[in-house]
Amino acid sequence: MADGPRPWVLHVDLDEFIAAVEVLRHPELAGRQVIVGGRGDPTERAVVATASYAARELGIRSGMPLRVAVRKAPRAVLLPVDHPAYEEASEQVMATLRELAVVEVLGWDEAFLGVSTDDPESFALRVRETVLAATRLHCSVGIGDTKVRAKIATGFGKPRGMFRLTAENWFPVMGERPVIDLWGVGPKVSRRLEGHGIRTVAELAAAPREELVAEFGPRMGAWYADLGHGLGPTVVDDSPWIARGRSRETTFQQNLTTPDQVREAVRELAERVVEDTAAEGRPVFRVGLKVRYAPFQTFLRSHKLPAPTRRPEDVVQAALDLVDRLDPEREVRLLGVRAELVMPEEGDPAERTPVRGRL
DNA sequence: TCTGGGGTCCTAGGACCC
DNA sequence: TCTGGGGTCCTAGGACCC
Repeated sequence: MADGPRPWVLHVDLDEFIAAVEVLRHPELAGRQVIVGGRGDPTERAVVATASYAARELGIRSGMPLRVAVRKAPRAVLLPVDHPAYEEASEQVMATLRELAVVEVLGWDEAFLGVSTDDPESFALRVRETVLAATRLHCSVGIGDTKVRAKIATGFGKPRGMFRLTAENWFPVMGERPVIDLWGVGPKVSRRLEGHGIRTVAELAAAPREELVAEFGPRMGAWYADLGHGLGPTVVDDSPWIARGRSRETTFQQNLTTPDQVREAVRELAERVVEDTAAEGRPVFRVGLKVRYAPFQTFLRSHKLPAPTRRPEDVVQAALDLVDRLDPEREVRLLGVRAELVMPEEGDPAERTPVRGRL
């Protein structure tokens, strides 16, 4: 048989990306505890964006409140988030990867690569060396026969390594692990699965598909059933990503207490969304308002516009209309305004381009 | 300890129509 | 008078990811 080289999915993930970019411009920080988050002020409401491995040894994790992180790591260097710097580094990385393979960008610091080769480990090594040479950044590579397996494999390769996860070793490696280790299973779904006696990946794989569909609906149920086996999409798609919507949100250092404060804040956010979206020239067809009341309860309200609009004042007005649906008695700690943009929906929705953040 | 800001997609259920 | 079964559109809300 004249089989060609086998197709593989590689998942590339930069090691401690944000912290690593900061160390590149501040070489004296190499090896030190570095925490990046917010405006770099531990007294403000903000969370950790990334911590260096040295800081992670003390238990610092992404998403942890800054003031907690600083308490745990009093000697850590605290830096403000600098989005443009990370975007620039990210583009360099992605451009480097595109010279090697088909690239589907998943986020600032990770991407799928589609390659055909008889020796994926050698290819992965070359990816790591090429990225390091071009950007001075280290990465880890997961090798898989599906996207899910490649993505999960990366975790076993970190840092500065690689791991292969395929149909052959899926159950030996993953079978006894809790379902929450799967990409796309979080705390809520994990708890619901437990209600069906499903705790491990092997148990999920053995569960009747109809039971999962009955619990989670036709799409999610089928998705989880496949997930237990490490099955899922295999095609790496390099078509450019088109945002479905844009949003701007802010957490207030002091909660808002009056309706006027809320209206003013919503107006400001709506104007920012419009401003940042105007250049794209796409009409807005739906406007949403996200509110987090104190202490910590989030609500979303949204409505469809009578007609898609490109007029900034329509978007601002639509956002202000939503304010009337909020509870005036409660203190507001976060507000967000989202503009959803008309998408070119072509053909069968099931055939649509996968988007980043989801398989 | 007290939880950012940017996204995506899915499901349930009400309203309305035939 | 009380009522089916199916479809579409819309909103609310949930969940997850980086």
